[in-house]
Amino acid sequence: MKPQDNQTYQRILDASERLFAELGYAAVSLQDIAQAVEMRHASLYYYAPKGKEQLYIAVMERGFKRHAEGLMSAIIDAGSDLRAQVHAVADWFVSRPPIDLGRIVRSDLPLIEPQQAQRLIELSLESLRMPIATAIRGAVKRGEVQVADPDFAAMGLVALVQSVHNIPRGLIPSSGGLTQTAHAAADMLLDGWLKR
Amino acid sequence: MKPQDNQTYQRILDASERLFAELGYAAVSLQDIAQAVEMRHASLYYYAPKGKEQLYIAVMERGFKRHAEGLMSAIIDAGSDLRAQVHAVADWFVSRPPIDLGRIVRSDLPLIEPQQAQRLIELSLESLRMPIATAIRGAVKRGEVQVADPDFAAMGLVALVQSVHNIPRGLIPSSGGLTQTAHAAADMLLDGWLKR
DNA sequence: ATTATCTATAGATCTATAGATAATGC
DNA sequence: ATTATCTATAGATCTATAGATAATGC
Repeated sequence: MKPQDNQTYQRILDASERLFAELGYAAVSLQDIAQAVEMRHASLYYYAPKGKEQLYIAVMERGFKRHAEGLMSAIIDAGSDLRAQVHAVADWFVSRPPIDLGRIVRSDLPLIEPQQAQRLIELSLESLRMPIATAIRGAVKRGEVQVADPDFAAMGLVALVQSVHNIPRGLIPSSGGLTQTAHAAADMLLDGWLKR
Repeated sequence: MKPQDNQTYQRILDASERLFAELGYAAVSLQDIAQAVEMRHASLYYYAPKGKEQLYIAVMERGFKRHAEGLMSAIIDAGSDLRAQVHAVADWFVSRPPIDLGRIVRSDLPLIEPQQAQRLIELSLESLRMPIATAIRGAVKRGEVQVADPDFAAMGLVALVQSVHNIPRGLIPSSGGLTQTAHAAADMLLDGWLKR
């Protein structure tokens, strides 16, 4: 059995995921990860012989795949109304740590092997953009909305909804909190600023 | 005369700005900065005795202030139509390196002194949000748009417009390029997805 | 005398590897 | 015999400081 099937490996990935998400690739050391799982950092090489980069790639892959599944089932469960669907998308993104696409693309990925970076970019599009773009295309077909480029619109929604994670704690209305705020962001994109 | 008034100091700040913006605080070493300005890294301490953190703070301050000025004058020059104003905002943000608020807030700032971090957060709101929110409030007053929370909407616009920087090179339509794409993002927020 | 740079170096920390050791499975 | 950990350590790199040196200004 490969060490990567092990339960300890999942714990390592969990800790790495949390740290990488919070601090970015460069700021996380193997010592940090080892400390989080109460190991010596050298032992991490047993699970990831190629070191930090291998852990980062594994974490991102697992994370993106989770997002793909989570988004798809959230959208399906939301029914066939686009507003309900984008609210479900908003709920999904506030329920988990933000994925900071800007930092990933411009800070983290330049530090790893270019070929792997490219693969992760593609995976991110497939995982985040595709499920949402599909929902938008459905609504366009139903005549519910008018969206020139559903792929582009999908990434816009992701950016907008996740931007609520950047709001300083104190400025989030205590009533409803992050969820309501994220819904408001999604609604803003659906309805637009212009008077109707 | 303080060394910080010097012209060399500005070159150091320019290089630091570029590197910090691209890679984030943690990934940039004083050696990188020194190399960029063709100096020994030890000489940087002459200009910034407190080292990397001091440079980062100086860079961010200068950057935010530039954004405040740039945004305000771009908005004024755009006239009194909100669409023209948000296009001007979009132009401003594509014309310069993205500021990655997510990375700044969650990756960079946790690594510096909390008090300084807090100050930079406030400066960012004042510099980025305020000019745009003011424009939105103007349009609301004129009856042009219907926006519940202009502060919130302003940060949404910033996030949405800047998200075009995350689009992989290949996926940006060559006609018009980034500018047209950013305008499309801004229009999406103005008009909304719903049919009119 | 001041200003702006440099060399040299201490001390910390990081990645990565080698090889020892203990527990478990056959 | 395999699996999962550990200790020890090499080698790189990073921040920061001390003190030398050269150029410039009085």
